[in-house]
Amino acid sequence: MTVARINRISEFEGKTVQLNGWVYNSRRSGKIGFLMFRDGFGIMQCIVAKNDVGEEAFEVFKSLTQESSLSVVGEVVKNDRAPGGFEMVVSELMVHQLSSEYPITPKEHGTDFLMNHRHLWLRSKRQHAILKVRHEIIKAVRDFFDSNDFTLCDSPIFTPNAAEGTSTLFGTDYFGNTAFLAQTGQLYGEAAAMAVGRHYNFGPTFRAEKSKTRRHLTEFWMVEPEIAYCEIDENMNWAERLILFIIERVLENRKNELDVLERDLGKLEHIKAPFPRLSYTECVELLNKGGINFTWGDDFGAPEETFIGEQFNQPVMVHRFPTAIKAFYMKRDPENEKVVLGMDVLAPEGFGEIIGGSERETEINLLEDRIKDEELNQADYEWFLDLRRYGSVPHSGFGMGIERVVAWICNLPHVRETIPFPRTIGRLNP
RNA sequence: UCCGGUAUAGCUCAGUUGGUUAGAGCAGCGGACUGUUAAUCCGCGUGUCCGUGGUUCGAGUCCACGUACCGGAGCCA
Repeated sequence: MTVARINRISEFEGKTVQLNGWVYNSRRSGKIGFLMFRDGFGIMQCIVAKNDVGEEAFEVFKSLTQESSLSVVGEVVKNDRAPGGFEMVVSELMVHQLSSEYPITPKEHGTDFLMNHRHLWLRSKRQHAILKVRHEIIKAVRDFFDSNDFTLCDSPIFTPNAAEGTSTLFGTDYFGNTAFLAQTGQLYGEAAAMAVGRHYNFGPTFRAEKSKTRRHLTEFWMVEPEIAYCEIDENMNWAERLILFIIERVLENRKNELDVLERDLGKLEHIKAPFPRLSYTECVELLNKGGINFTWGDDFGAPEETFIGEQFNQPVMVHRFPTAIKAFYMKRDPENEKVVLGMDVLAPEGFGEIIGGSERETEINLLEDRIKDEELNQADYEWFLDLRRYGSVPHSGFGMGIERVVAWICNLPHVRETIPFPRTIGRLNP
């Protein structure tokens, strides 16, 4: 018997096939049953009529509970009354396991309850759609870099040093020493870029920030390209092209999932280059003109990011931030030493920062000074300083948080639904 | 960490100025129905009212502390 998958069910119209899966929901109207059947690839309505399957099999159907596992055999037919346009007229049912008292009903539940049952919640239509979009975004990211001659070089998760200050690091015992979980792969990325020219790194990162917001996780996935012989404007070009490529791919392949999520596609279709590029100083002027009191030198908070984003309805690239609020490795602007050549990308619709990056400092003396200023241990960074001793070149890169991009593309209010098993300050389970 | 809010049935919630026996919908179980779309209709049940202490003749209701969760801030991707 041919085993079909629901996402390709139209190829099997008129044929008798088997489906392997689970009960999503079932309804009955006398001697005809409607089985919403989930196979992991999609959901399809299966018709179980007593006259077709016989008394015994109909009793089996009646005993099915939500999320029981089973296989069904039947003919695939077109029918406009069925959600999705196709349904199966069942001739045979094979139960693998009857589940009992599945906790997640088709009715409403609270966030905490659902998060406690995250391992089961993933089966629901909405969460399934998010998983598919997340996958599409990750695949787009990799395809984008792979097709532009970038080389993936994985950076370590255990690290001896801090890239961006020590207060937000998770420490673990490493044979009597402390190892920190990587909060970025960037310093290793710079080493890789000097080896392969164009590099990207993609992996989990860890931040022990005690942040309790809709935009923070303690464990999140980040893609970090690093490019040799690349200055800040070209860096922004790469970020712009990457975002456009992701949106194009998702609109091409995941419209159904975005429909399930009730995403307004117009807002995504409307995104096009060039994205507005504003210096930090120009943003401060924009904020003050807009009636938001903001002092030059402070870092943008969520309200400021939202305001700037709302002025354009496009991703906005902000560049040249005050030196004091940015990491030690960012290059000072040769035209104004109060600012560094950093750049952030703010997503529209109030989703805030999705990318942070910069042109990197190339002068070893300036780096050593900044390491001292930040009270970092220079010995930990000697290998990194070697990159400036042996063939230092202008180079740039950025980091893009996958979960924030997924939240924006799917229009989700909170990043906790963008990753299969979120880790936040208050949650380590399941 | 700070500010605000919530905690009552398996789930989502209501519960009046403090008053005697704490409710509804859904889920579950049984029944009716051959085109349902979170189906509908009939019948059946469930409680450490988050914990501890206090005020009171009397506390689910008021007060204090604790805990958990939700929303926001700071910080960041």
